[in-house]
Amino acid sequence: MGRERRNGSTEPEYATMGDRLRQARQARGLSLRGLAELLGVSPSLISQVETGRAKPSVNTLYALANELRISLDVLLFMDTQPPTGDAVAGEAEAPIEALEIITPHDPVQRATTRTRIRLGSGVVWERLTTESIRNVDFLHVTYEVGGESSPSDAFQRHTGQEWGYVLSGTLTVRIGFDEFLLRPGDAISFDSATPHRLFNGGDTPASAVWFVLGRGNPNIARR
Amino acid sequence: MGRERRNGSTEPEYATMGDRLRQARQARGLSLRGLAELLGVSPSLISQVETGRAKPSVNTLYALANELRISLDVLLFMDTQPPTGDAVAGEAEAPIEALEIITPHDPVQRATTRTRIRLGSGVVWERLTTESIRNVDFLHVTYEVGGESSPSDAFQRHTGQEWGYVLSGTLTVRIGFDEFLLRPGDAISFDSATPHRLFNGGDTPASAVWFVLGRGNPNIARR
DNA sequence: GCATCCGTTCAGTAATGCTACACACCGTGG
DNA sequence: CCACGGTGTGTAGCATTACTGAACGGATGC
Repeated sequence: MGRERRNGSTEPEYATMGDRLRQARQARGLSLRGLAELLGVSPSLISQVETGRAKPSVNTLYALANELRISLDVLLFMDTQPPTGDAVAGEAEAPIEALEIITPHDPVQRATTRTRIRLGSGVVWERLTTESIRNVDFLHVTYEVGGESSPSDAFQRHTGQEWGYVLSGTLTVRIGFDEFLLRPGDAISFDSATPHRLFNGGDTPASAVWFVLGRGNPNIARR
Repeated sequence: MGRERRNGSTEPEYATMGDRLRQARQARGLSLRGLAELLGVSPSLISQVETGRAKPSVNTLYALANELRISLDVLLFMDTQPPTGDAVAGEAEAPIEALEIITPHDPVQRATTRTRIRLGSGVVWERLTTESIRNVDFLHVTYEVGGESSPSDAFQRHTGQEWGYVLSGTLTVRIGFDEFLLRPGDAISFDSATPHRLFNGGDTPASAVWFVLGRGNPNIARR
């Protein structure tokens, strides 16, 4: 007979797993029998799996995940329902919500092979990720002497938040009506919606690591 | 009887899967029988699974992955192409959603006044924000010689994503079954759900700037 | 010696993953 | 009208197998 009860939550929720499988299959435009043929199993099995009436073997589950390009982790471990697409428009000042963030396939960006762009006013951005990622800017920035993020008394203003860490030189950051002089090792974090401006008022180049999350258009509309 | 052959690689490599399971179990200091009791299965089953002689059911595989905190994707898909959905139905693969992020009132954290915690295994975290912020860890980390994020060959696994930039020294980062040696100026970014481990295998202290977004409990449940 | 821990092996069985087949439903068009 | 090709759904039953229990060989250490 069975053993003592297993502890904790040791059984995946086959019902929701089935829902996700069906969703993924339909998203690929596959019919139940079509997918069955691809995997070499019977259509009824897939129906039963998707409706939660049968638990698949590891082999078939693997084949399903492989064919539908769906992660086994999200398939089995995420026990809440999909985000239920609430159509409610967020209010203007809500910081950051509903960001889809993915990390690149190649995790390491070497110092020597960074993609670099020059911003024209003495500022150089170097991407610290191997790919360009939506919603995320992980950057190495260099401000030449006199370099500035925006002309003399114009300010940046956009969606998102940002965090910075000064590596070398000094960097002056103006946020709203406050001005800060950052030296190496100093860090800063602020909401990008408040007008800000960065410039190098020192006599040596300044470099920093910058992380911008959810950067969008200068409008404050958040999606 | 059997059907036509399944196409492609539709069967996980149970042998290497077993190796990884054993590795994960031993990293947790669990004996074969101890783990068996935790899951409510027989020791012999686990032995057979780890040696590749038996294929577990989805239930037991789920329980194993859950107990050992190991990702099913790295477990089954080895390092070929994890099925991390690329264009799957809307929600399936979005790692982080609906994070509420606020920035502290005092934007500047000076290098001299950082809040510091010592992690006990040769690792020091220094917060780069003036306040402790939900969902965001912006950190200066120091790995002393031999310092490591987790014991000998245990791995971290939690929700969220992280980005790192090495300031000085060398830092070895193991993500899944890949190992990277990061030198100053190198950067890395990865999904925290895949088991990872950081240590300083060099002979000088290593320091880095780290950004962790959406860190949560070690379960993969993402809300 | 005996006791306990470790992991391994193996035969036997209770459980179940899977299939085959039939069924209900919906369009299309001969 | 009925036939047809499509969809997904149930069910009976068999062949497969996941799992157990017990016995085994090896290290410990009391």
